[in-house]
Amino acid sequence: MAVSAAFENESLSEKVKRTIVDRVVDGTYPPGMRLVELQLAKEFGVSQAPVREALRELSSTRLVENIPRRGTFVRSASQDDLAEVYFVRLALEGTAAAAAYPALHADPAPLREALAGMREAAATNDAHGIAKYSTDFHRAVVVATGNRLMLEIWDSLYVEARTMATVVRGHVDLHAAAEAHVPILEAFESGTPDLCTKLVTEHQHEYSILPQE
Amino acid sequence: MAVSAAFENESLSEKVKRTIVDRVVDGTYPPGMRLVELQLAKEFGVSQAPVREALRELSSTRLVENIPRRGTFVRSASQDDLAEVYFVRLALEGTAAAAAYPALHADPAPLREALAGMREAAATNDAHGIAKYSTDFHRAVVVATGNRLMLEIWDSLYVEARTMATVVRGHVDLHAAAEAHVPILEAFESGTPDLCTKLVTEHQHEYSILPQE
DNA sequence: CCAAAAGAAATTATCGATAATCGCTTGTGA
DNA sequence: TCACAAGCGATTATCGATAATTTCTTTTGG
Repeated sequence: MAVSAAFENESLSEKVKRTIVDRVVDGTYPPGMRLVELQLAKEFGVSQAPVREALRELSSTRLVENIPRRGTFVRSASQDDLAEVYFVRLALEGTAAAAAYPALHADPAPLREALAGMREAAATNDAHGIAKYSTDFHRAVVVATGNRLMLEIWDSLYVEARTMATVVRGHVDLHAAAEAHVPILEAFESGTPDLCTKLVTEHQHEYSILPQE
Repeated sequence: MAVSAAFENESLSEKVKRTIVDRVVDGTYPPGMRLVELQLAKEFGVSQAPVREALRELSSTRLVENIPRRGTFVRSASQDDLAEVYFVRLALEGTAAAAAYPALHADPAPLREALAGMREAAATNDAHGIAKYSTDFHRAVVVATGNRLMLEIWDSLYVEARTMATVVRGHVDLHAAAEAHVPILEAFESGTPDLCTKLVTEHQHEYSILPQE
């Protein structure tokens, strides 16, 4: 068998999609690699159609790049690309923070839980865990705005995958990464909307230069 | 013949896509309408594949909604949806404005040209023209950041189509709409980055409540 | 007369095959 | 030797047909 089998009643193209995402994230399909539709189809034991559909969808989320009549390639997350992602995150999360203030001020549980997760992960030196919970933390801010469109766009940035790559490869101090979120949580608990925007923006900025070290 | 014939060497699915966009925007396919793949294929004189591909792509840009195994429907641009779009524009353009300042301060030509276009359109009572050039104006700010990712996301918001719908249907004063952009242009010419952000944000906010009248 | 079930019609998802196009290799003439 | 064109293999784009599912209609039993 080829594609992962979980989620029985999802469509073939969705299974294929998940499989491709996994392989791009774990490096099986390295950046720049050409993904040939019929080749993947054969590999997964399906026809061209679902593979093509999966690739097109991943193209719209920018995990791969599709060039008409030429092919599909795994996006190489170049330094420039990463910088662009961070800048968009800065725009989205910064604006989201102020809008999310009322909801998160009333109930900061999502942030607290994510922070707890990060601390536990840091304690066990679990880089993947840090990536996951850090993503949860930032995502929670966007979720709290109630803006589904913004959340969709934010999700399409593949923050978790990128964070994972950064944390796993990089020499990031896990404890420091976790604690860096504390001021943001405190701002939501006892600060102002503007302060939240400011801290989120600064936090983002810090990380945006981290990978260049 | 069915699909528009311009752009000779674009793919069938792209032609189909443009045709569907046009018909959604001009109301031929009203909100909520179900778009049946084989039906459209017959109408356009193509097979199911390019239609399906076009619909999937439009789904990723939220112009239509795809429900697995159930079909594709024209999104009803509800008040909530529009508000979400405006909020995201606010986030993107507001942040973009400050980053675009150096480039547009050095050369504000794109903004000036768009403004000139708007004025001419207003003079001839051309609502479509206003929509187009207003879009150009705001897009120029995002372009000037040099961030391709942000531009892609901005484009996916279908600002022009929405502006068109608002202006054409609504009772918008075209002259006022054009002149509303002057302070922004002036801020880029002789103001500060922060002022640009402020004005763009306010401008956005004004428009965000316009459609509710 | 109504609710659930069976059957029919419509539509999406997938397949296998073919047409159109691209990039590379090979051959040609200056 | 090199620019360029023809030919070739690989791959994407599109087609027409079929399988799988959903939705609509009709039937059945209470």
